[in-house]
Amino acid sequence: MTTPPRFVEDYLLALLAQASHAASADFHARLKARGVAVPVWRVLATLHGAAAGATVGQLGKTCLMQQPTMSKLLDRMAADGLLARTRQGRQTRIALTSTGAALADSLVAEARAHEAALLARHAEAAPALKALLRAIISG
Amino acid sequence: MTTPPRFVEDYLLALLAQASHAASADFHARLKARGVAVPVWRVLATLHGAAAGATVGQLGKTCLMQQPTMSKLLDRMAADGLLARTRQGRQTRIALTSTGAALADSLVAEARAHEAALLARHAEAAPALKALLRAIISG
DNA sequence: CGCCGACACATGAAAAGTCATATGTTCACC
DNA sequence: GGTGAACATATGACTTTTCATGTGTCGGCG
Repeated sequence: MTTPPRFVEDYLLALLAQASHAASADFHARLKARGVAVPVWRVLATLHGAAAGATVGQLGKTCLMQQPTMSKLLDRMAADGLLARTRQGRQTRIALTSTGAALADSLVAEARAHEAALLARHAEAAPALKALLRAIISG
Repeated sequence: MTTPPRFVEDYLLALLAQASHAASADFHARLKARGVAVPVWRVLATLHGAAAGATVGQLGKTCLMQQPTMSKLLDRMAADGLLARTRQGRQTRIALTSTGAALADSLVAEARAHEAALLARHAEAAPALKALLRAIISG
């Protein structure tokens, strides 16, 4: 008799979380090797190529962090010289410094290479997967 | 002219993380309404229907938490009467108390209902999606 | 104009997570 | 059987996140 499938092994939200975690694991290891924390990387990636910068709120949403967490992360990144704040009315615009932009460029290149390798291992299904993930994200 | 696609908007790892986050959002809200933190839920879900319990290490892996984090989470859950530890040689076996099992049952039922609704919205693609996620998880 | 509610962000105290390491256990090998 | 390496978990110092709330700004409306 086969063991009945345990709930957690077929639960969609668990599969999503585990897939996300597993897929990111080795890239995250490379980040750590370079001394870059995951939240820092997310901000850099989000700001990469965003000429006009972004607001704290926008960064929070796309990086999946709460607003106070983001504020404090930005404190540290500013202290490290990666970005600068500019108050604009009631919102704060965040822009990378040249140091931050250089780091972002370098990491984005590495991420792209890593992604390409991952996609190659699921070549047929990849476009459909991305589309499906987008659908889920859109609700 | 269309804006060039920003890196982060087409990056697979970001899509996975965002999809996972978005898909979980309203269930997590229900957990919060019941006063249950997400890591607590994950442990309950993992232990649900695991007659023999699990070890700290196993829980850490399936719940995507590091071992010291798990140890301390288990401290709190034990203090709340949700589970009990039993040292077995060099490992510690974790089993739900009846209180914990009742809570787990209730939450798992709610999670199944929530998942069913989500799957219904992506009926055709769901099996393929799960298969793909499993492939990613397996590396 | 002046006021009030909504908004965007910052901050302080408390909780949770992380990193390094300590403790206790098993296993292989001599 | 004793010793040392690998394992499984626990714990302590420190960092990050969270929750609640504070501060400053815009918007509409009397």
